[in-house]
Amino acid sequence: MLNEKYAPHEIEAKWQKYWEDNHTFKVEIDENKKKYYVLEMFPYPSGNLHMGHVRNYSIGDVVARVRKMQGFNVLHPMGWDSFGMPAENAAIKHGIPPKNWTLDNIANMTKQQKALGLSYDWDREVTTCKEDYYKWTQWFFELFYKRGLAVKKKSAVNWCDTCNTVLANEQVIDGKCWRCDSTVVKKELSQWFFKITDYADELLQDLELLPGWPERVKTMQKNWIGRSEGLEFSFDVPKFQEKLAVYTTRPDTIYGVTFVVVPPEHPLVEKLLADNPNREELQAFCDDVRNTSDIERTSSESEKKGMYTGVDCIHPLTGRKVQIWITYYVLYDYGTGAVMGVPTGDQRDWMFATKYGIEKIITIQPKDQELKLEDMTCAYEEKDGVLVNSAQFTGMEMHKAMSAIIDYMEEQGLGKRKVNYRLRDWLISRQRYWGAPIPIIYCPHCGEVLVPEEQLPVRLPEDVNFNAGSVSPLATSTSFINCKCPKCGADAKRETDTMDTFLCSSWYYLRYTDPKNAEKCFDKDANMYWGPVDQYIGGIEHAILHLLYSRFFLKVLRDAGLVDYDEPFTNLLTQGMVIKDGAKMSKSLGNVVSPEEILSQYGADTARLFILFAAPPERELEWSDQGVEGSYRFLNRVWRIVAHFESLIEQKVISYDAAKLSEQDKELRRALHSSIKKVTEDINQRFNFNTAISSLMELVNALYAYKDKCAEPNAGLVYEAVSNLLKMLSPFVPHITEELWNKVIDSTTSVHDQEWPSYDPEALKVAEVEILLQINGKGKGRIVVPSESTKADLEQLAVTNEAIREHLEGKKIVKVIAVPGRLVNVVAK
RNA sequence: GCCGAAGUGGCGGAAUUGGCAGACGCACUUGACUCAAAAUCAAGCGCCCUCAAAGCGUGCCGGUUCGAGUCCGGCCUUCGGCACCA
Repeated sequence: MLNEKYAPHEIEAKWQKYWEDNHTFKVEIDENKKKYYVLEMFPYPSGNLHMGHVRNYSIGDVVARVRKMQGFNVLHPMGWDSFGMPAENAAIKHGIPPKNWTLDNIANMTKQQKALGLSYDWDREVTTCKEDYYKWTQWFFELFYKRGLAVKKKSAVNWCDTCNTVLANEQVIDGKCWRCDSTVVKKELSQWFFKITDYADELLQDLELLPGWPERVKTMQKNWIGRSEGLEFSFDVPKFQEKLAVYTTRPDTIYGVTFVVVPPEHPLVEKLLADNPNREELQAFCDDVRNTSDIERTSSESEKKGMYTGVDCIHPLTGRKVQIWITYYVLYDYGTGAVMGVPTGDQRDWMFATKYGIEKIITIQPKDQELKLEDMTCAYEEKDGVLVNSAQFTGMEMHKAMSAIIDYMEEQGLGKRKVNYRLRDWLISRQRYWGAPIPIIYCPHCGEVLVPEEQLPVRLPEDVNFNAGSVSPLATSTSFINCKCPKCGADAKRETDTMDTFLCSSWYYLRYTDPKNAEKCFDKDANMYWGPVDQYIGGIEHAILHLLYSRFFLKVLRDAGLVDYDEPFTNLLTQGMVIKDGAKMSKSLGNVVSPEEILSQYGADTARLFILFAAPPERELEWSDQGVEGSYRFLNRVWRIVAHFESLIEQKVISYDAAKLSEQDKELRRALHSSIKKVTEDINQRFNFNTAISSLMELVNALYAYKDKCAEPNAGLVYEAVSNLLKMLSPFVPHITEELWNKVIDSTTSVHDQEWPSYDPEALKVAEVEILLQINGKGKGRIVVPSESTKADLEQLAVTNEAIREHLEGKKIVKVIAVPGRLVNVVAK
């Protein structure tokens, strides 16, 4: 017997315990079943879940539960991205060891996740800060190292003074640190890099293998990789018997080059300054540039300042003298670090040349118009044009000239075709404690040596000083740094940097397929069964960071023979943010709604239902307390209608004669089956849970209408309607449906083990339909016709209809258009 | 500047293939029940209009079509990403 009142807390606690005790969501490989791998981005254990997490997991849980009901063997795991700065900051501030802080947070957040009733296989939980995980992160570092993809090199890197560590390019947002928002500066340091640029082309190409990814994520990755094709060639610098190489995507403007610019960091600058009569002035300028912040240097707004060196180079095609200038608007780590200047072809060059009075030569002009320098106020940057003043290429269309000039330069041995990328190598070392130590040993005799595999993991020591300043805290542990060289046995020192946490998270989805393996990172067969991830769900903020790194990682693992597919995540859903009062929830705005609050007030089912109903998953979700109330109201309505029919259902009449149904029966049956159709399609085809839920609300409304109108309800039909309603609702609100199923439908089975319902197309049919009558596209009346009426029937009915005839008086019928089941439009003049 | 997404009632949002714009829910109004309130149930709810009829209505202007929220052309606005990448 059902309780009279819906009591969410009682039933939620009961079923959560039951699921946990019975390992309800444990999965194993089953070759007889098709697999489905659904994954939500694993969280950083900050201490508490926020609404964004709740949304993320609710979406994933619906997908997992529906796929399971549809017969798939579903892998749905959860874990912890648990290395990183906040744990270390807690240690500095409160003296709590990072490990304790992290594990406490994990315990608390696990409790919160469990309170949401999520269908995770908790036996597969992975935690990146645990030895059995980071051992393999280190093992992957060694794999990359052996493949020449992990290298230590000296270069200008991004440095965050607040975090006291270097950052990857992807972690610098608008010149600021992605984590703490402080301004990032450049520092010349020797650091570990992963050579992601080796895979630039494939990372770009393979985006085409991902039709299941949002367009905007793919575009962001495309922009980030930034491929461009062009020409690399050199100018002779006779004074030093040197060559100065430049890269251009506009070889068609090559005859218009009148100057070349180099940044102060360019290797040639030292020679340019050596015995220069203007040496002091030039040196002062270079120093000034070096003191300018990176943001200012790369701001497109700032003035294009420069200084002529007095040294010239020789144009390889014309033999003319070309001035060499020092400026800071050139990026020294892109292309060759020097750029040719064509004032008439590039607006920046135009402004620079105008400012300093450098010669301008027109080499491209419109097809049907001659350009004159004295009339020009800016560079000619149109997409079409014809070459002039360009020797044998004069008169050629500019796009043809691009390849013709490259071909010519290649033939003459003067230059070569070149592809460049904006993508830079991934800087993976960090001067922090709470990360996986880089498994490298520095030996005075052997140099850089990998820690032998059998000695992994290189464990994080606990005797460290967290306030060591600009060196990694690991450097303060003598027990850690001092070791023997694995090759020669001499006294040696360990690398004291740790790895970027994005490296730990670049392979976690692979570990879930075989999480306890002590011998290998994962078993290839297990991975072949489960991988790749069929549906990945997470925030858009990882569009380039995590999602690019993971793709790169997988490609390297594939090349090493560890996996046999090309892309880690077949389908990607980027959920929208949860906002309140039009803004992102934040402590400073005071508009945070904590999941715990909602759970304790209404329970998990209400929270899940609201969050899935309020907006489609990709869009922003405006939090509404009243909306939550509405979802709670709906669950109460479900409870009461099932309670109302309880005694009828208990008769266990589970079938009925479809031919002997009353009008009300048929209406309910139609509502049920069209609801099955709609919910199934909304979930399968587009993850529109909001409309799926609204359709289920309509079904509940139909049950209420049936209750009121029907004096003698059909027991079999009611059984069918209620049991299917519970099945369809179960992925969204797993607790209430399990309780109702257990108490009313069948106490020996679980609603979550049921097969997803299918609809009977016959049940959708109606005998009569209402047809709209239009004249010239405007509605003039309605008629009720048999639903199988043909076009001809409808046309006939329309022109003989009285209301229509009235409106048509004095007019002539030009055309009649009939759309069966919908409308008839009479076109008249 | 380049790239991407989006503009629909008081609000969140629906309309999937060009076919009755506003499903479902929230808020609101009225009524029933109640001594009263809450809960629940019933009805209403785009704008204009006292009511009705008519008219208007999916960011703006234009086009295609019997018919446009949906397709095409041109704009505007908002949000997001990239941005001196030669």
